[in-house]
Formats: sequence, C-alpha cells, structure tokens
Amino acid sequence: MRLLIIEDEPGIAGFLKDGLEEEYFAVDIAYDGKSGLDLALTNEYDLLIVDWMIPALSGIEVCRQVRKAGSLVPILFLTAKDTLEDVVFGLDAGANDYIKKPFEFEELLARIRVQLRAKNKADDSLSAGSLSINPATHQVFAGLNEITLTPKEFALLEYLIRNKDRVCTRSRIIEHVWDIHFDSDTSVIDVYITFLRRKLEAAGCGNLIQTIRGVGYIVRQPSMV
Amino acid sequence: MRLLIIEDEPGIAGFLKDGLEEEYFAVDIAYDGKSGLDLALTNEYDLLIVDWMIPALSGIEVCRQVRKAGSLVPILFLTAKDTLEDVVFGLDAGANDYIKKPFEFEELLARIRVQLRAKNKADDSLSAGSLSINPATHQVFAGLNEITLTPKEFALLEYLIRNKDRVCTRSRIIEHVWDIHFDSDTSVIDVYITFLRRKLEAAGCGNLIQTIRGVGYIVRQPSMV
DNA sequence: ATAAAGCTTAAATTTAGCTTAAAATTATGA
DNA sequence: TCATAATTTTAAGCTAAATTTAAGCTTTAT
Repeated sequence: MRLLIIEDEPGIAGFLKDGLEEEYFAVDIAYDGKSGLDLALTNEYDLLIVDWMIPALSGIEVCRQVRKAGSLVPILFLTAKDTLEDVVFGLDAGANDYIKKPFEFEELLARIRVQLRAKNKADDSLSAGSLSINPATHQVFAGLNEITLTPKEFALLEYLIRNKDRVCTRSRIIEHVWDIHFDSDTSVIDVYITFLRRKLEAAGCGNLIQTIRGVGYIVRQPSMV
Repeated sequence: MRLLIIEDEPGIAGFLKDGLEEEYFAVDIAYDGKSGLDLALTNEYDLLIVDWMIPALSGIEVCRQVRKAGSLVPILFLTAKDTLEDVVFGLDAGANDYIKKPFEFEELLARIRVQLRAKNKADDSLSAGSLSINPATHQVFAGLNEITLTPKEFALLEYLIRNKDRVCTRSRIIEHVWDIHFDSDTSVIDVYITFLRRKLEAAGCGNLIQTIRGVGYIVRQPSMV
C-alpha cells in the first residue's frame, strides 16, 4: 500500500513516515502543495494524507485539483484549526475524512484502515485458492504449511493477491511494490516472479501466478467446481 | 437516496429525519438495534446512521452483523463518548466514519455527502454490445467470460470500440494503433482483424467488427430492440 | 469476366519474459 | 567493528510468444 504525505513540518512528516513504514506502507513525502499535487497526479497512490496549511498551494486546492483530474484516491486531511467551516469546506472539496492535530497515531491508523478497506473488498482474508497471507505477521500459508518469503517477495505476493482476479501491469507493480515512478527497463519483476513461483510450486501452489504477456501478471481465484 | 437512522432518542431521531427530508433524502427510523438491523438487512439503503448506545443490540453489533451479511453500505456512527478506543473500535468494526454528539447538522450533511459520492461516480468502461474492455488492466470480457488478447490485438479492439459507430479508416488505424505515419502497403491490419474476429467469434461476439469495403472497419453498438 | 480489395494461412522475424549466475547492497551476529 | 549471511539487483543467454511479411485464395463491384 502506497501513501503520499503532503506536510510542510518536517518533524510531523518524518514521524508519520517512520510510523507508517513500520506498518509496511510505502510512504512518499512532499513538503509543499505544488510538488505534492505533482506527485499525486503522476503516481498511483492508495491514499493521500494532506495538511491543510501548506505552502505553495493550500491543502484544499490540492484536493480540488486531484478530484478535478478524475482521481478517486481517498484523501485524509490534517488540520490544526477546528472550525466547522473548515471541515465542511474540506469534505466538500473532495476529502474523505479529516483528523485534528494533535492526534494519536492509533486513530490515524484506524482512519487509514477505513479508507483502504474498500480496496480490500474481501475484507482481510487475503487468500487465493489454498494460499493465504497475513500482512500483520508477514506469514504465508499454503494449506497448513508455512512458506518463508523475503520482504520483497512478500510485498509482491501481497500486491498480487490484493488485486486478485485483476491484471496487475508491470508499471503498477513497479510503482506499488518497488516504489519506482520513472520508467526503467529493469527485470527485477521477472526475477521475483520466478522466486515466488519456485517457492509456491514447492509448497504445492503451482501456477497460481499467471503471465499476461505484454501486460503483466494475474492471480486468479480458482473457481469452486 | 434512502437513509436509515438507528437511534433511540426520539428527539434526535426526529430532528435528523426532518432535516434530512428537507435535503430530499428518504428517511426511515428504527428505535433499537434489533429492529434497525432487521430493516438494514431487508432493505436497500444508501447509507446507515447508527447511534453507538442503543437498546436491544449495540451499534457496534449492528455494524458487525451488517458487514457479516456482506453489505458494503456506508455506515456513519454517532457517539456521545469521545474516547479513542471507541472510535478505533467502531471504525474497525466496519463503520466508515463517525461524528460526535453534539454535532452540527451541516457537518453531518457534509459527511453524508462524502460517503454517497462514491455511488455517483460514473463508470466509464468501454463497451459495445455484450463486449466490454478495461484499458487499465487490458482485460476484455464477453459477458462474463474473459477473452485473452495480445497487446496489438487489444490496442486495435480498443481503438475500434473507442470509435464505436464511426468508420475507422485504414490509414487512421495504422496511424493510431501502429504509429505508422507514412503510406505503406502492409497487410497487418487485415491479419489482426482476422485474429480478433476469430477470438470474438469463439467467445460468442461474432460479426462485431464489420468491413466497409474500400474504407475501413466499424464496430456498431447493437440497437436495443 | 476481371480487377481490386479483403481474407486466410504459414513462415520469418522480432520482442518479451524466463532462468541462471554473479555482483551489489543490506542485515545479522560475534 | 568487521566478517558473514541474506536479500536484492543486474546482466546475459535462452525460449516461447507476438508481430510482421508474403503468398495464394475469396469475395465484391463493375
């Protein structure tokens, strides 16, 4: 899961980044509205955390522009001010939720989970066929036997399974799993697909990951016939 | 838009109903958790507003049961308590947002609008007849069965469907799909039209692509007769 | 009947993806 | 801290799939 934080106070931004990375999010930071909007429009984030009072372009303007561009990415705004007008204004501008500073990290996490829940439609039972994964503990089970994966292997498998029954394009994979935004002709994805397939095969989950040539990969939920 | 309010204090329930009906919502009220859950499960609401402290069945339990039944209806919860645990607990139980009592009606409205916004987003998938294509994932469906296309096949079909009900000339096709701008006497188009027709025929979408002799091809939206 | 346009097939060419090994980087433990 | 192990990335050869070419065949319009 990839987040963008748009926040000008380096202290808060850094604190959030550290905390969220511990929760296995991939986190980018922008320190002003303009560069934040740029990042938001040119990348595929799963959620934006936007401070309301930032230089170059206000949080509300960032919000409006993002929506104007047609993006439905969830936006959580941070505000020090607690006036009603602000909240209403912000939500109407296209934000999904807000949280007042100072806030507790736990509540922020809960609110992030709410916004991301829609993405993991089949709630938190991340599985495909006999394979199930637990993002909280980074464990993977094929039936009853556990499969040991490295962090990158896990991140890739998690992304594929979260997007079960959808084609994951190479560019999206490289963005979400590797956090690489520019075009590159690396073959890491291929290599990691090979790693994963080898381990899955050994655990009896052969050909779970299918190749869509010229596009990317897909994990299909086997039909129950 | 149809809302259900589950709230035991008649004063608050009535105030909300009146205010929301003025905003043209259709509003039902349940005065305890049990009858509220019943209503929620047997009707199609666009949003639920649930008080946390209600008799017969707590708000959190209503929330859980609704989610357990597979419904994704947005749930807004009302709480008098303002402890962190409550909020986190509620959001994790499946609520989408919460609002503290006492609240201002304006803020409630704003939060309702946020939750309903997702419903109104137009889905702009490209389709012709029973065939639909998804450029984001490069997937093609004929009804429910997926058709696997190579990248060039997909690009050609996408171009034809984007220009549905218009004749696509050979020169335009070669420009847009193959990026060839000079005149050439290649027969790739013919070959790919054959490939596409064969796959579409196999999936039950025969003669979707029609030839306009001397000019090019056209995909027609079948009239609904 | 004939010529032009389009269709189909098979073979040649090109490209994308797979695999492996080795290099570079990062984490771990004495 | 340094050495060692684990992980990640790069690079190259190989294979299979996708694309293009080319030739013969079929349909259509005059």
